Amino acid sequence: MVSALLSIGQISKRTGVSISAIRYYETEGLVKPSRNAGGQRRFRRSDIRRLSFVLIAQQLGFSIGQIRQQIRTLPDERTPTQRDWAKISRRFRRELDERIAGLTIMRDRLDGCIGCGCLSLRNCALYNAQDRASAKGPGPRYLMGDLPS
Amino acid sequence: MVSALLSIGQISKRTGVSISAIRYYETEGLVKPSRNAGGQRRFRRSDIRRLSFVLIAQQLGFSIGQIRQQIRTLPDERTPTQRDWAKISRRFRRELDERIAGLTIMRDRLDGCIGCGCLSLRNCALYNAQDRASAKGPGPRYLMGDLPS
DNA sequence: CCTTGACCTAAAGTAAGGTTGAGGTATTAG
DNA sequence: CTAATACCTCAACCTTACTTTAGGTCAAGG
Repeated sequence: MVSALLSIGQISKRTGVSISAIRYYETEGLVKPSRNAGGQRRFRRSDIRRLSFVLIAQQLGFSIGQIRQQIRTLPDERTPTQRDWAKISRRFRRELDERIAGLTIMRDRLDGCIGCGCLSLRNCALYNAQDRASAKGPGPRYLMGDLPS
Repeated sequence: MVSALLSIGQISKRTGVSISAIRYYETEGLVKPSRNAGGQRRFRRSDIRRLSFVLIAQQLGFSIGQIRQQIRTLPDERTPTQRDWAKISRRFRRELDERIAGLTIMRDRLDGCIGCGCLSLRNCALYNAQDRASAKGPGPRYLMGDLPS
């Protein structure tokens, strides 16, 4: 019988996410299925979208933690609307834009390096890439400080 | 005294790569320092460039294995020339180009999705993203087959 | 009623890319 | 010469994102 709620097996088949991964996502707070009398998970249809979102976000390179941040902005009780998802899509778009811009900068710098073959010398522009790529954390700050004699 | 060869501590300071990471990279075949009489590692100056290369490649998202593939093309005995590095830079440039192109496709698809808010519906273009993003492996192929009623 | 298949939990295992710690040796400054 | 660093190896541990295994329960068909 086809009920309004889905078992874990059914939602796994519909989303392509493995059963074990879905259980893991629950521990990570990415989905919050209810339980039936026997303790089995029951998913809403809107969870299909949630899980597809997780899949897409991962392909875009987001970590579980980052995805959780985004998903938290969804309403917990009512089924998310298109507007709810659209807001998230826009955030993603901005992220992608930044990522593309970053890679483009990298590529252009690399172009400058092809001629000189420097890649590791103190005057190579790629050295500064760290400023952009890993803004947080200490990282190798002293890369530039030491002149090879 | 400043010799032609560098200790692990010296090369760590010059490259910003931690000592433990350098040792790890040796086990992974990314650097091959010689040893002095007492068994301590001695690095050539050109290893500074090698390690910087590893750092840069990782920022570009390459795995240790992929980096090893690239580094293998360097001469083992003579110090790599600018031409040797330039060849690698060009391969990187191609990779970056592909990566940028892929993300741009993603972004354009996402644009199409913002309007409809679909993101997980069977007609969402992002579903096909998997074709490009994970060409290898089975993956969730049946994502599209099942119409939510 | 009984079997089969789907489901449950908790714990351990996996791979990548390292870091940390213990116990011991080398090198170098004074 | 001696103490303080720096270095050595090996093994264990860490994080992320899961999968696998073991041992047991639930649900549906015949």
